[in-house]
Order: sequence, then C-alpha cells, then structure tokens
Amino acid sequence: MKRNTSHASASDELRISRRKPKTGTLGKALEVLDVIALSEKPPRFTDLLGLIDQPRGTLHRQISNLVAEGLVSVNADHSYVPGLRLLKLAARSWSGNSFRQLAEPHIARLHDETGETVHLGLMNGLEVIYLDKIESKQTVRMHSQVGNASPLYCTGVGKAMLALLPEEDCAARAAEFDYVRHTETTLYTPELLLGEMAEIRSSGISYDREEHEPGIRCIAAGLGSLESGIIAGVSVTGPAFRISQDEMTAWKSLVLETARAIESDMEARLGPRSQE
Amino acid sequence: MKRNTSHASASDELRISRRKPKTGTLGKALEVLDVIALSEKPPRFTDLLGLIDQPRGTLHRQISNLVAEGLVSVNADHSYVPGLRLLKLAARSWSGNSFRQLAEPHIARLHDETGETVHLGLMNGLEVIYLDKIESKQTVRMHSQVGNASPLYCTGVGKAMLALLPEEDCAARAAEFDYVRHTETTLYTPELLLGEMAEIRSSGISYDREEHEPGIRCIAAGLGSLESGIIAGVSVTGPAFRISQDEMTAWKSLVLETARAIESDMEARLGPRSQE
DNA sequence: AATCGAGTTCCAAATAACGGAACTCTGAAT
DNA sequence: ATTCAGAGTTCCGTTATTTGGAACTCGATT
Repeated sequence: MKRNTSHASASDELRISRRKPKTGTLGKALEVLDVIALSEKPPRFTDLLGLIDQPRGTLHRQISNLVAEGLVSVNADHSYVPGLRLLKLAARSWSGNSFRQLAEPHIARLHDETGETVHLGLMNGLEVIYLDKIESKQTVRMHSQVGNASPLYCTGVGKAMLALLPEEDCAARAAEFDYVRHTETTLYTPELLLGEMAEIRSSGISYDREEHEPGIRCIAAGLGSLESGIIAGVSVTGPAFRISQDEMTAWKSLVLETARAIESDMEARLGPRSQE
Repeated sequence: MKRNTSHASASDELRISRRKPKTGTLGKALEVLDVIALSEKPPRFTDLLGLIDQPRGTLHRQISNLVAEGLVSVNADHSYVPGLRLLKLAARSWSGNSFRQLAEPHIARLHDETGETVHLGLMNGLEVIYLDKIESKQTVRMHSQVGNASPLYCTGVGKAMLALLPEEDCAARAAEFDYVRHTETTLYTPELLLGEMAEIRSSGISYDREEHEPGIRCIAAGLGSLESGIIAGVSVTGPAFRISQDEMTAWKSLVLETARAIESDMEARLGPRSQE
C-alpha cells in the first residue's frame, strides 16, 4: 500500500535549492574534483584538506579513488590536476551531441557571412555553456571556450535565452545571480536586466554592449523551447574597435535566420524521433 | 590474511586484469557514465540495464545520482546523454593544462611553417590522447579531436612515443594492443610494430603511412621523458593526395626542432619548480 | 478491462565509507 | 648525524550508504 511520498514537498524546498542534491558518495567525490578543477594552481594534499571539510583519511581515499579512475592526475610533486579521462569523456560527449551536430552547419554559414567569431551556447542553470565556436580568421586563441561557462546576465546569448523563459522564471533567475560589474555597461541588478527583456522578447535579438569584457561586442538570438528541453542561442562576436554597434545591428536578420534555421532542423530531426 | 569477500572468485581474477582498480562506488558510477558516453545512440534505461550488470533499483539510483550531479542529462524520451558538466570540467582541465600551454606556441609555429594540420598528443596507457590541434586552413571539421584517443600502434605520435620507452616496456605494450588492421599498411602485429622501432629510435621521427585512415599521412616526433612523467609527441598530418611521402620527409627537421624546443621549455618551466 | 513493458520506489541486509589515531617519509634545523 | 616538524599514508572498529529483490505506477497495446 503505497501513498504519495511526494518527493518535492512544497514548503521544504522554498529555502535554497543550491548544493543539496544528496548524491552521497558520488557528490563528495565530485566536490573534490571540482575544487581541483577550479584551482588556479594545482593544489597539494594539504591545500585540499583546507578547502574541503573532510578528515585526512577520508579525503585521502577520495583522492586516491579519483586518481585510480583517471579523473585526477598527480604530479611528481604531489600536486593534483584534472585527469585526461575528463577530456576523453567530454570529447565523446561533445562530438556525439546531436544538437551541436545539427547546429554546426548553420553557425558555419553565419561565420562565413559575417567573417566574425560565432558562438553556440546552451542554457545550464544560471550559466551559458558554450557548445561550439567558430573563430574569426587569424585569432590566436583556438577552441578556447568550448565547454566554458559564463553567467547568463552579462552575455549576449545568455540574455537572449533568458528572454525565452516565462516572465516568472526569468525574474526568478534574475534574482539569483551573483552580479559582478565586469564593465561600465554591465547590467548589474535584476532591474536593469529585466528592463531589457521586453525589447529582447519583441525583437528576438539581444546585444552585449561590452557588458562582459571591455572591447568585446556581440549580437545574439535565442532559440529552442521549453517543450524541447533545449534553450540555446547563437551569437556573432567582435572587437568594438572594428565593429560598430550599427554594424552589429546590420547582422540582425542573419542572426535571426540562423536561429530559425536551427529551430526548424530541431523540429525535423529531434521532433519525430530522438534519432541521433 | 585478506579474505576474498564474495563476487570476484579466484578463477575470475585470471580472466582479465582490466577494470579492477577497486574504486568502490565511484568506479561503479563511472562505469555507467562510460557506457553512456561510449554509446552510439543515447541509451534508455533498459538498454543500460542490459549493458551493465546491476539490479534495476541499484542502476536506477546510480543514474539518478549522475543526473543530479549534471554528469548525465536525460532527454524527453528518457534516453541518457553525457551531461554538460563534463564539458565544463574538461574545459577547465584543458585550458589550465600547463604542458599544453607551454607547447602551444611551438605547435602554432609548426603549423605556420607547414601550413598543414598539427597535433599535440600525450601518451595515456595504450592510447594517445590528443591534447591540442591546429587545423589546416579551410578544413571543415573544427576542434574535432581534442580529447580524442587513438591506439598507439597505428598513429604517428603513438609510434614515436613508444620508441621513447625502454625496449622492454615497448615490447610489453606491443604485446597488449588489440590490433585492428585499419588499412592495408597498418602494422597489425607486435613484430611489424617493433620492427619499426629501431629506425624511429635512431632518427627520432616516425611516419604514419596511411596506417590508420586511408588517405591520411603524417610525420611525427616524440618528446618528453620518463623522469618528467610526460611522454608526448607532435605531428604534421596531411592528405595523401596533396602531400607525398617525400614532402612529409622534408618536414623532418621542422618537426624535430619543434619537439626539441618543447622539451627545452619543459625543462625550463616545469623543471625548477612545478609552477603553473 | 486486462496485459505487457518501462520506469520508479521501498526497505532490511550487506558492504563500503568514515574518521580518529598511528605510522612513514622527507627535508630542514639543531 | 640526530632531532624535529610537517606532509602524506595506512589501519581498523564504527557508522552510514549502497545494495538488490520485490512491489508499485504509468502508458501503451490487445
């Protein structure tokens, strides 16, 4: 005789949903991995002991397991770095990602037509994760940002994606950001951010007016839907010294067309059956 | 007086020495993740149940934990794909990798001088993992292989790295490969493979004469050392229809110089102190 | 309505993780 | 050379998590 145990009881969950998914041992191991991955310098055992609230013996075993599994490598000087297995796992995940595959020709075309750097981003919680990128010609840095995450509130694709959400969700997320005023023009309060939403919603286009990095501008469009479970965005990015705001605006229809084209491919290929 | 607890009886141990690092819960979770990452099509719950020897309830919880941690995502149709968190972790691991950073300018120069695709690979067990790549100009596929793994025996960098090992280690690995004859010219036995080693050792250069993929040729040099704990390699790859074997050979000194230059940077920057 | 298949939940028993303390190693100070 | 301090590692009884079988729910099919 089973009753409704009701996993998500209304009152309990109001507080804070951060960092309490109760994933047991796995969660603890990943906390360690996260700390190692996020460290600027490869941490040594004692560094980790200070950063993670675990007894010596326990932490040591956790790290040992991570090392044994190849998720973490240990240098000669006993400092720890993320392991190659992560790269391997991520590479498979990336190259097999059907959404990315589907979007690739479209962003390639957008790149050909604009000649500037093009990004494909995916919404993930309060961040945008860059799934793909095509660099402008001779830029030195390569494939740098694939897999990188940025906050939603200060990026072109991020704002475009926010605007796709129902207003209540949008406002809820706006309230959750840890706003950092990266530049003069950063929208650093929920009010400023929400103030742009109406315009983005009606035009389908959002701009990053050097809001995240000085000298970097971008035009973006959101795509996807809640039903499909995919909220994404495409953008064209360029240096402010070469691309004026007006030139950005001129790409509006190209960017919108690209977003619409990806969406129609999504319907065609992901809709009927979730075939790869 | 270690007691053999239960499942792994003595006779089983003889079978296969692979996959027995005893990493407890973490290992089991990663086995699931591996299966999901390696699947061609996103598996559904029942598929996984067939592929992994675990009872329903257990497997379900393991997957739930992976999902809760963001290592796995679940599609609308209950099929599972690797999660975005993997990309994020790997991106940090990649961009923070000090060896890659150090090698980057050198392979960039090699690319400029040859005009062809250049790879940086790292030895990992019986495989080479590509740490970085600079594509030839207008190639369509981008950052495709970073993080990808290939067998040592049929790639240019792989053979070059093998040749750096002491002969006994080299022979030991040669005996362990699961040889697949990818093309006509694949070295598909330990004897064929070891037969090339002397030449590679003396010249410092190895060739992939369409041994992995038809129509793809490459010249490579190994670098690093056992003491440093890094065994790596650089290569220039090109299509056979455009690049003759002689043209490849002409790059010999460029490739060697690049390898030596990276090595001297390693000594300078990784040697004194493992500073990032 | 009944059946089947797929996915999900539950709980006592089994097992793996915990954590304090003891041990070893390394390099610096005496 | 000896001592010492700090870092890293191992051990083992206790504790908490994982396990795995079975029961349950939901949807599609007959």
